[in-house]
Amino acid sequence: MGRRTDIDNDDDEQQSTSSTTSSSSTRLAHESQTNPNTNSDEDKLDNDLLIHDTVLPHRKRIRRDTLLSIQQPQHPQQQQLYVQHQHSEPLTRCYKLDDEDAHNCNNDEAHALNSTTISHSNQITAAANGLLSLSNSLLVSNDKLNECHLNIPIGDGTTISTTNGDLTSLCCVCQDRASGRHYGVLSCEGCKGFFKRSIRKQVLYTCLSIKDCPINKFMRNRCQYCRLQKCLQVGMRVEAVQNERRPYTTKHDLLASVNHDQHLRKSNETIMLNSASNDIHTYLNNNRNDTIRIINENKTLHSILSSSATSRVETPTTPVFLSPPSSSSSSSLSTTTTSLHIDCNIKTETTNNQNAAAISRAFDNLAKAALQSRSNTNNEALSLIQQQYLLNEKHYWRQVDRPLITAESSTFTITPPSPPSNRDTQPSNSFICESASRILFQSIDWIKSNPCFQTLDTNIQITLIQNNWLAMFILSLVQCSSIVNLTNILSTLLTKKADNFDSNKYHQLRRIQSLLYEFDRLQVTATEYAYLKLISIFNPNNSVECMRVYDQIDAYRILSYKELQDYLNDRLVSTSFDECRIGRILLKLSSLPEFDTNIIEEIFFVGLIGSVQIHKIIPCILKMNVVSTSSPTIKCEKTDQQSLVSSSL
Amino acid sequence: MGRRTDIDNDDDEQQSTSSTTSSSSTRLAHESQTNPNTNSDEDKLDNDLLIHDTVLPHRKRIRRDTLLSIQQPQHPQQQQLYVQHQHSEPLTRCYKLDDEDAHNCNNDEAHALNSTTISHSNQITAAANGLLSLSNSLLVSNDKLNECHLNIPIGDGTTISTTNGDLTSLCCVCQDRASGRHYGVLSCEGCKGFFKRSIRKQVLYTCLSIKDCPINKFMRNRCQYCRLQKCLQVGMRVEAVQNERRPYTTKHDLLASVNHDQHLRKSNETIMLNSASNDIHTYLNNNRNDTIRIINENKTLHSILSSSATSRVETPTTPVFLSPPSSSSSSSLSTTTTSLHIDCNIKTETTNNQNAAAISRAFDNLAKAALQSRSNTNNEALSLIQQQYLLNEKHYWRQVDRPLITAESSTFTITPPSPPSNRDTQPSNSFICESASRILFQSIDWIKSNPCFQTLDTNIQITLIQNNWLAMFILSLVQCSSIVNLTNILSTLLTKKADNFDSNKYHQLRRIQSLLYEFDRLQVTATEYAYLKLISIFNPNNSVECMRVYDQIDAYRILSYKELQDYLNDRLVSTSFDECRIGRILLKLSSLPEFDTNIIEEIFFVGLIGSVQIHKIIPCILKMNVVSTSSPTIKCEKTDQQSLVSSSL
DNA sequence: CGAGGTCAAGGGTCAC
DNA sequence: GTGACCCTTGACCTC
Ligand SMILES: [Zn+2]
Ligand SMILES: [Zn+2]
Ligand SMILES: [Zn+2]
Ligand SMILES: [Zn+2]
Repeated sequence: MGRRTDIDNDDDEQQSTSSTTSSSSTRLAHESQTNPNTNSDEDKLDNDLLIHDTVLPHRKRIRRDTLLSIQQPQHPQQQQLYVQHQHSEPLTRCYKLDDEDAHNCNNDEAHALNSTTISHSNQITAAANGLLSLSNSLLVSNDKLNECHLNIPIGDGTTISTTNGDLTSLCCVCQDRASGRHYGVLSCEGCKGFFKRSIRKQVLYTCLSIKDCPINKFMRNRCQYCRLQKCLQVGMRVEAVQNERRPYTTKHDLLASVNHDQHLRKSNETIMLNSASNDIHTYLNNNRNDTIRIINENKTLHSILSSSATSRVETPTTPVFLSPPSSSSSSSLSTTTTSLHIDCNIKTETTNNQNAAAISRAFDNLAKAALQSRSNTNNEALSLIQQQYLLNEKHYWRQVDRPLITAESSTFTITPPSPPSNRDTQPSNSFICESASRILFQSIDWIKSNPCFQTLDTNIQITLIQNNWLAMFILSLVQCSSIVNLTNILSTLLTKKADNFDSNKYHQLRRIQSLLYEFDRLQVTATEYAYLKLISIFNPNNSVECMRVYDQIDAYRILSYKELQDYLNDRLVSTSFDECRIGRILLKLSSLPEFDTNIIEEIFFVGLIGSVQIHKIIPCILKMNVVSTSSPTIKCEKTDQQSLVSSSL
Repeated sequence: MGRRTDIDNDDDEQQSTSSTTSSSSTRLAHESQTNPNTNSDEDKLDNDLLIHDTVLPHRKRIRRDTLLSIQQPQHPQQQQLYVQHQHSEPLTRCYKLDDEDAHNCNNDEAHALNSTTISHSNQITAAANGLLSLSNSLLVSNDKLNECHLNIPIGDGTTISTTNGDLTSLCCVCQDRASGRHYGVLSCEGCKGFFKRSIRKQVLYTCLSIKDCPINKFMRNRCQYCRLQKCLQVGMRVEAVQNERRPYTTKHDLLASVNHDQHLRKSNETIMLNSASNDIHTYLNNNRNDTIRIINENKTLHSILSSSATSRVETPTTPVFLSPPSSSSSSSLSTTTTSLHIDCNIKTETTNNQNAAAISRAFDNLAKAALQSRSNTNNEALSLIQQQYLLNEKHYWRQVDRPLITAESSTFTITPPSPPSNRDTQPSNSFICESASRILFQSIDWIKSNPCFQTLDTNIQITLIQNNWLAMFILSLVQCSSIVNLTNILSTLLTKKADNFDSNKYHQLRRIQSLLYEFDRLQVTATEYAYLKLISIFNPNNSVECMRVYDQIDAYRILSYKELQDYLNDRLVSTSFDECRIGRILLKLSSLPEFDTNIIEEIFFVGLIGSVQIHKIIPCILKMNVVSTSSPTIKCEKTDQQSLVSSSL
């Protein structure tokens, strides 16, 4: 209840914690005149000064030296000093702002300066400019006010006192009356709630203008994008937003508990769906550009914007994620998206030379911008660019069911071909090819049935598998080494190859051998294999088609990594407290690109499906019916698939 | 302002009278030394569950590592015990229920058993089985540890118990750091407050799920019902919650009313005690029955424990990490203690904090780990192999100076060739080649001067560079992108290549562009680049020559990884608490093998050193004099080297 | 040490 | 979706 007094007196009665009613009134009284709790308050102050100085933001910068330096004999002055100190922020003390009129501005200023300090004064949007100039002017006036203090007794103005007490604090985002510090920033209830909702739901906003919409008490709701941007600019901390206080639900189920909840969730989902399927790239690019723009100076900003605008005009096939179609509203979204899709399809079919050039230019611009932003931030605080990046990532994370790998989906096995491999007999060539094919098909089926993978468009799925099937296949091969007796296979192949020595084949086989040894030694579990495969498949590089969903795929990749990390953290006991295991395992991945598609195809697949390039049959495989990954009938189905594929080629 | 003024007045009076109370002066002094540089960021960590304990500098409680290191010299035996407790807390609990040393473990166990007993989830069996098998696997060590306890007289019981209470204890409800015993159970401040509020207000909570919500540090606020259930399960005593007291009075007005107050409070308490045990609603009573049974009836507890003890004896599996005995320890300790001691040394030899945190985290999640260990029942075998592997690795780690990367060695820069790259002019071909060459030579010089790298034989060094120079070069190239204006170079090259379209070259350049963008976006630091280069170079694969030192190179690679991990852990604040950063960065490495040596050579090196394969000139470069990596004369030396090389070929 | 209390800053709700 | 309003949490403190 005491807390309430800080904000609004009328709030006090709401407290169900009740305590003694006398206490509330007592406290109210003490607030207004001379508190009976003076002692405890003093103590609190002391403690704040000393220990959790850092925890209580609004008092945090009261340091001993500061106190000493500003201690003055005059009482009114001290009063001022106290107020100032209590409310002023880090930078304030440097200026010795003893002004109560300005102390809220001090707060604002402090935040503005803080954030600009972090990003090195370069995040100068129009709004930030306003803040800065405001604070600059306040700096000047602070001195004057300070003088005024000496001359003018402060207690006179009622405005001042009210202002000072609680009401002067203005929201750093919209200049509305602040209700306290929220997420690290003095802010109003509205901005607090808005920020929380934005972060929680990971909704991606779009600015209908040019991302410099003014944010104030009256216009703050005109543009969510710019409002969120402002929130981040003034330093609201994403990580301060906690989880929903609701039982964990794997995804969007179980919300039936509350009707209201369901309603909320439903609308949320539709929003997410919209943004997810239509608008992401657009937003992302806006966002990215925007971030850069914020961090860079105006000059850079203009050049970047103009250059990207130019390139957009020049090349209508510019990858979507770089084109800033800021005019997209919910109604115009569909059109944009449609054209984008068409664009994509065309891209796939025709030569991508032009597109590629555009992409290069895009990267060029991006890198240029990022570079400059980096050189501008000489300290290592990544702040805004990183935060936005992480935000985007989390948005994508929200779209998928967690965990990516469950107990069932982690299992991976095949039924070996009929002549069960024997440790003593040399496997026949057909056995090898048959096994390899089953492993490959099973792998593709496995990834195909992964819910996260399924969130991607079909053509993206195809592209991802086409580009990364080899890594997944190698992983599955090693994983199934005991089933197919891979050791035996490898030595057989190696002796065979040794006859007509093919250096390339030899090295590829040796690499597999080496991998097998390493994975065996690490005793990689099924879950780890599963995550490794996910990471391998969610490779955003190497394909023009994937560019427009680059960030999404990258987010999935990192999410797979993160879940693997969590999984390993939970299994520390089982891994002899090997903190480096994730590194060990991950670094094995880096040798997977060393495998050569053609050679592996020749070694493992020529015998069965002929000299057909695997990536060409990927679409066929994907179009087939999904078969249960754990079904014992996989074998037959696989065989069917294989014959199907073989016949279709 | 009015009330603030009053407060300020009081406060200032106290301050200006130079701290009438001794406590304030003490605090001031304390603050000045304890809190020299807290910043606003850290304050927020407070609320951040993840970082919470480790980062906060201002907490009063002494951390376990601190105390541990302090105690180490004075009480070696205690330290042993303590370490043992720290590392095997949940295992020990089964035995020393009445042991003061183990009282926290006791609670842990109670909690674990209770939850398995009471939870209606179908996971019960799995959980129980997992726990049981886990404890079975660790049984032998438990016995031995138990003996240790019995054998070693603990004269300084208070110290130990204190130590245990403050250091090793986890909240029995949520596994957060406990602040002491509250309502009869070792618990954290949060659970303490929650229990108190719940009992006081006698509110009825409802579970929105099925009353089996997991309660841990991160999810404890998701379901109040389940949290209270857990509190009662672990034995928090409802009757220990007293009635509300009146707010603390000030020092000034208390004298007159002290006696009266105390009298009142006393009577209130007795009344409330009675009502507390009577008034609790049905739910609480039901649960309290459970609680009482489990906590108070020693018979039940003992039977549970003895049953688990029996099964323990049946399984002789010795966990590996406790097995390696050695002869180096104080003779007064039992053998078991000795081996334990050694084990602990191994575990904590590198970074105490890291390992301690990881280990406690591991034990935090013990139950979860056991749950998730699914089909991996052969974890003991894994431990054996792993342990040997890790031991071997650590052997290599000891041979090198740590850290691998220092502040100086992390710096990497080149002097760009004479026509300083301009952002507007196209770089000439010679400029490009010259820049690339300098970057390559500088990189080789850099790795050559790395102490860890130097521990390898020269021919191994040569082989490593020959096999992995490309990755290192690409990394350096991206790192120096701003110096040589790589963006410009790439766009120039891309336009040039576009004329006579070479798909391969094009894709390689595109990959570089993409990498540049990604690294810039990640704002990779010099230190991170340095470690990435080390990891790239210490690649044990791909060469027969390296096979005989495979493990050593692999150990170096993992060591580089580990130090990078540590580095990033220290920089969590600067990376927006991005826990996945190591993954992000590491996964970039996996695209480096995609670069083709021949193409990169053709793009970047043909112009200057002709069509000579880089790996052939590596030995020449390595044989040259080591030049200072940060010398401004590098350019000349490089040029010399280059001409030397060119002429020698 | 373990009861108590405090209150900034999290959370959620629900008219609008 | 917004935000005024209220409840809850938990680190820090006193007794
Ligand atoms: Zn606001
Ligand atoms: Zn806007
Ligand atoms: Zn707790
Ligand atoms: Zn629940």
